[in-house]
Amino acid sequence: MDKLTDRQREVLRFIADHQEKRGVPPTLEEIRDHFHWRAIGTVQDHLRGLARKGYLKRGRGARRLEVLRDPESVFPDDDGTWTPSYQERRRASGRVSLIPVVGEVAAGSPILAVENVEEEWFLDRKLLRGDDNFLLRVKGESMTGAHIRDGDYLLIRPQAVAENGEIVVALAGDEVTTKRFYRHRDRIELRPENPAFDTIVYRRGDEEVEIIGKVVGVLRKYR
Amino acid sequence: MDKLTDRQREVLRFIADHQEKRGVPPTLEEIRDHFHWRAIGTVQDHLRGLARKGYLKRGRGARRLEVLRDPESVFPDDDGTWTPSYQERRRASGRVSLIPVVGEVAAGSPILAVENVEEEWFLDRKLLRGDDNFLLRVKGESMTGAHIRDGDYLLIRPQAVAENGEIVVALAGDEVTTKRFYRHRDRIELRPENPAFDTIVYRRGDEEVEIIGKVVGVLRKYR
DNA sequence: TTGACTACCATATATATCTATGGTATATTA
DNA sequence: TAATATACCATAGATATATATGGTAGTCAA
Repeated sequence: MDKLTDRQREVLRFIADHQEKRGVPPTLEEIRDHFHWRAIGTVQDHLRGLARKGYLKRGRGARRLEVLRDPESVFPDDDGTWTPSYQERRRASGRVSLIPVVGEVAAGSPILAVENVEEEWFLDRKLLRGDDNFLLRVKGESMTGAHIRDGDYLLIRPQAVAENGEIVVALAGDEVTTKRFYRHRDRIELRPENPAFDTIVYRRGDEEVEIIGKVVGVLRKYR
Repeated sequence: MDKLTDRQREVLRFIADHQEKRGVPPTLEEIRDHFHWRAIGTVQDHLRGLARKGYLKRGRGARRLEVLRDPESVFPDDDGTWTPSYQERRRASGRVSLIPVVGEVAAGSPILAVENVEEEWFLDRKLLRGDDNFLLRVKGESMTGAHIRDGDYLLIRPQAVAENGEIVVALAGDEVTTKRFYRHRDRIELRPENPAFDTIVYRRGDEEVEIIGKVVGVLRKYR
């Protein structure tokens, strides 16, 4: 069982992540682009290396990569499978829900949210509030004061109203952002939790502000 | 939300199963062969139908099919409850694990960890790393600089070693704490991420420091 | 009876994707 | 010092895969 080089490990990591997130392995071109290489041959070299060392299985045709062993993620069984007992299966059903990650939300300057299901997470229902919860990936640093980091996943409960001080996801025009919500008589404020960013203020007559939902949870994954 | 024909349902079913079993969506040829058709155009017809009715998303390139809605997976019933289908249960099992919350961990002055299972959470296995992960509830404010708050749940991967800078859960004497880990030639440092707390330094001859595990995730629930 | 949809077949063509080959430069090991 | 492996670049060409187009036949509703 040969050791991997750093670069090979990175490539394997990318393939495993891509498989996990998008549901399909990447093409060679996608790997090349991810690492900002110019030559497809570079990808071939790495794949050959990974296959030779027994970490990757290749097939012919498009997207025919299979991660055999992932140095960073260990599976329960030797063969990479996991066989849940009947009991375990029964316990799981009814206690988890499949929650979609519908895109990114800006914690910083508002960006367009990409509203399509990128991946799905099973979440314990204890974490959920009400129906139709969904997840958004945080992009940006404006809510670090509330301990929400770039890359965190926010669990959102859809609702059109919010209390002052609650953290919400809001739509202004067609831009989505997450901020702390404050409503005054004459205006609505969306306050970041980072002195480097400005509060966004909306007054009557300005463009519409729509609250998409309230942040009811945070998920973070360290690499 | 248009109804599917029987044939369309079968095709969608095949695509979903293929994705689940092989990890990749099928090619049009594979779909054709599965149904013993001779013409690839037949597959195209069905894919068009499924896409038009909103059950399937297509991309350009090979194996770019994504099942959006699976008619066999059940959504909340009228009474608000949720009856998972056999399919959904199958998908869930194997994708979640039951993770125990084994007590509290100090992010502040070390306190005794109460090592008994208080509750259990189902977590998506994408969140886990390796075996025997467990959860600890954070007590204290010393890791707020790393955006870990009082009341958060830490997902721990048991391991006895750690890299410099990683956030770990460590046992010193019989007190458990979470800190950033640094090993130097002559000493081990457990650094908080809050200027109000002091770094804990262990030298040779001092009492033992044992790393219980590494923090691989964070879960937070707002009330 | 016309139109719209389904469910097939058949073939040509475009393009996405992978393979093959050969090059450079730099480490590491024998 | 030669041999080997890594880590990249560049390009030609093969092949896997998808799209476009145009058939036939059956069903169903207007």
